[in-house]
Amino acid sequence: MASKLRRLRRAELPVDCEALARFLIGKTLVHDSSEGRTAGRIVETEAYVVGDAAGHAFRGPTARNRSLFLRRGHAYVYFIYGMHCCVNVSAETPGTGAGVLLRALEPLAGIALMQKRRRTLRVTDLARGPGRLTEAMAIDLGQDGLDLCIPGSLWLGDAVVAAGATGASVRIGITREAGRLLRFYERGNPNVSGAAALRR
DNA sequence: TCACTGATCGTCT
DNA sequence: GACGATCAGTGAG
Repeated sequence: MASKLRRLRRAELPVDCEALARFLIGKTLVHDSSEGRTAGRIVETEAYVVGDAAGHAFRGPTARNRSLFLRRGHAYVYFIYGMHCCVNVSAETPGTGAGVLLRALEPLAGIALMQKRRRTLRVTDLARGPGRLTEAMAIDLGQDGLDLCIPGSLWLGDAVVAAGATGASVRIGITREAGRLLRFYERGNPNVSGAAALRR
């Protein structure tokens, strides 16, 4: 399967944060690391749109968030709660800060490697949640700013299996702009994070 | 299954 | 000097 996987071209990515968040459901995230390839089907995203007080870009560019202001299709990786990393895909034109948080994957390739990194065998615990996802895929601050649309170790691939019905809900774990329906997920997929009611 | 808590530290107020 | 786009463990229902 993975050998046939086609890289997404930047031109295919919508130039709009919310549209990109929807578009990425069902697509593939691949990391070709020194330990081997891990890949997963994106089953849950959140949009942090332009002018969104909940977004890291809201107060303008800083050393930490500058990757959000790169042309769409770049990785923004940040460190949170003293122990986890999360990864976004930058979503707009150069100089405009917005991103799509990748919240959960359905593991496709390199499952044994993910199990080793996550220290658990249960497949639905490997990449179900943004911090688990980065640990399973070995994504850390070293990947911040990488272009996901050029030949490289971390990249986006086309859908292996087309996305099923997509649900929308409020975003998880935020306090500002908490009522906006900017979380998207494949309905019924057991790899989607959050309470059961948030994956129906 | 759900609710709550501690761990842990970079970033910005 | 708080406060997070979190997670694992624990205990109750």
